[in-house]
Amino acid sequence: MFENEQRAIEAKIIAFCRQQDLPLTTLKWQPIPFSGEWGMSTSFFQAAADEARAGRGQGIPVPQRAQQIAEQVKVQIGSAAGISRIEAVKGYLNLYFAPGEYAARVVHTILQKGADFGRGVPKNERVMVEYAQPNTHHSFHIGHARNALLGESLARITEFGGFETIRASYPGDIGLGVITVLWAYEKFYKGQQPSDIHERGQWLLKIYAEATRLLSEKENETPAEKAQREAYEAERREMYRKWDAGDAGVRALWQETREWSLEELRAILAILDIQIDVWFFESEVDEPSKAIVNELLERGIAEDERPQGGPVIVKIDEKLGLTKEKYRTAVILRNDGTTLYLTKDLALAKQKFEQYHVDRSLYVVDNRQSLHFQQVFKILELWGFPQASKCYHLAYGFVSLPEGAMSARKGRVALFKDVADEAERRALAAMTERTPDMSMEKKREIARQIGLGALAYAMLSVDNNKDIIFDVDEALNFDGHTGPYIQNAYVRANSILKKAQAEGIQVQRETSTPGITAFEYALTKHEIELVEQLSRFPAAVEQAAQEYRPLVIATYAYDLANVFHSFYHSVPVLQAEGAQTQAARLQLVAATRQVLSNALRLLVIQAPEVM
RNA sequence: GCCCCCGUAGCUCAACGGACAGAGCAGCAGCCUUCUAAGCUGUUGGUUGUGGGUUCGAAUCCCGCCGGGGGCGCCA
Repeated sequence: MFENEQRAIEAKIIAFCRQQDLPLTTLKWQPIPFSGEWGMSTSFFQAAADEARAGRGQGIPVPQRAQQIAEQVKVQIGSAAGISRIEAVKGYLNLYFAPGEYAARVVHTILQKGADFGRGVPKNERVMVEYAQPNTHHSFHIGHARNALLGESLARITEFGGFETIRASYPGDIGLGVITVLWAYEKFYKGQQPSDIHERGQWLLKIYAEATRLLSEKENETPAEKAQREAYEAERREMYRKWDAGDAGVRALWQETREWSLEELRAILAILDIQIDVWFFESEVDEPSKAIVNELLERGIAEDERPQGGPVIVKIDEKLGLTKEKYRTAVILRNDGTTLYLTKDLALAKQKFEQYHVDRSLYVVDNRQSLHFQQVFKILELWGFPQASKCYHLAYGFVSLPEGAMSARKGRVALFKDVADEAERRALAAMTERTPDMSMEKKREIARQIGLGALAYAMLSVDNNKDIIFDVDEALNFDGHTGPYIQNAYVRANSILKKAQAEGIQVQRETSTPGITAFEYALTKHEIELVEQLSRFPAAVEQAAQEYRPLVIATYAYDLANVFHSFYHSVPVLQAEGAQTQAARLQLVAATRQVLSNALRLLVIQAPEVM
């Protein structure tokens, strides 16, 4: 946020180093890591080490030499605008900001930019984030929720970070799993259906589990059982064949049941506040994907083993000239001419590049598919798409339960809707004691925001490559390092501002006159830490967008809430001594509320006005 | 056999190659007539799996080993 000052000082340091013949061309800045102190620091270890390596170190140990340089630089800078103090210590050069001046600037900037504070400069690149790819004919469970929340948060972050962003969903609406459900449905449950849209998915899931039992080989199977199973298997195959051939009856059944799932998916996405821009369906990519197989054959990338009864393959390692197996050989078409997951992803990628002109293609898919995406990206590279280098698989660890992996067959699934409802119930129970005057309707709404906030934060506050063992009590805990903790900070800030308004105290929301926000009093440690944390938001957004990591924002938001809670506890705002102090603190609170709101938005968490 | 991910406090997790490795939960001791106690303050707890290497400096980068998880030509 203080680029001008930084650049001016940098210029001085680099000029000095050039004059001293020191090997230093770029400077790395970091915040001073001491609590209650606010400023930026850089070190001279690298310069000292380079100098020594060049044989001009005069035998002085690197740390000592770094300290010498720091001291000389300190003298050279003398004084600088906005810097209250400069020190050289342990090879570091620490520049302490003049808190009042910087506080005014930070707060002023935030209030002026409002919801846009932290927005990155336009990157002039189009990003497509693909997430929310559940299979239809199944229910949406907590693992899907991690995917959806991670994807949506990533999309919000890239968008806010300055990338033009397209949100894409890719439901798996066809495949053996889907056919299995259709087969069992038609055979045993034809004409039945639950009315509630959230129960249909669960019901189909039960049918799937039952079908899978019937179709899998048992231990010590009798000849009769074996015959029965094989008969079922033949029926299922026949169903798939009919679907493929476009049989009207099978297609109609498929359409109807598919719509149940999509209806539920849309409802859940709405609950999560997710709006998808582009829907790709596996069933719609199937036919076009056959064309790309021929293209890859013509280009000499793929090899046809069908004459020998084999599939169409791409020998990726061989094509890349690798001797050790890494990307292996991938099958892109079965010998019966039907397509695979990989075929469709290749066709879809091509479509994204050519039809949607995306520069960066991001895939939020669980980490068991890492090899699959490495293969996709490498084939795209062999194919000659320059965007291949900007494809990224955001691989996240899968979500399991304390009892073990989720399994439809074993009926061990934590459904999203059940968890969300439970979250709302728990939040509502807590609210009943806290806000007895509120209407039930309002309470419900806020309870839902809190419940979902807890859930979203539990998913986003863990680095994406880590597996999550989903414990309901832990995920729906509202104390400590949680979503509601951050929401509560927002509510407290809001509460102060509301009260100020009620008492007729003017809160300057926007100031066109710089300096009207005066922090010309001795700022407490808490105020300095708060302002400092606020000033870091743009950098956090930039980092999260570059690294595709919502965790950076999750951590940031918690730290900000933490600093604010401490501030709230020990620094009076409305009771502050002196109108000027009160005015300044009110603006600081308004700025905090704004940044909390901006950060929560990136985490797909609502900011309730009260709680 | 090969590839990928992980190993940090009792538990769950953080930490652009930088200053004493930080939070939460759990435990212990305090704080509600004052802007909401979903909060605050204090405190207990560590040879960052292990052995080397690179570096002025390693939880972080490289190599070996141990332990856990995932994946590997016609599932998605």
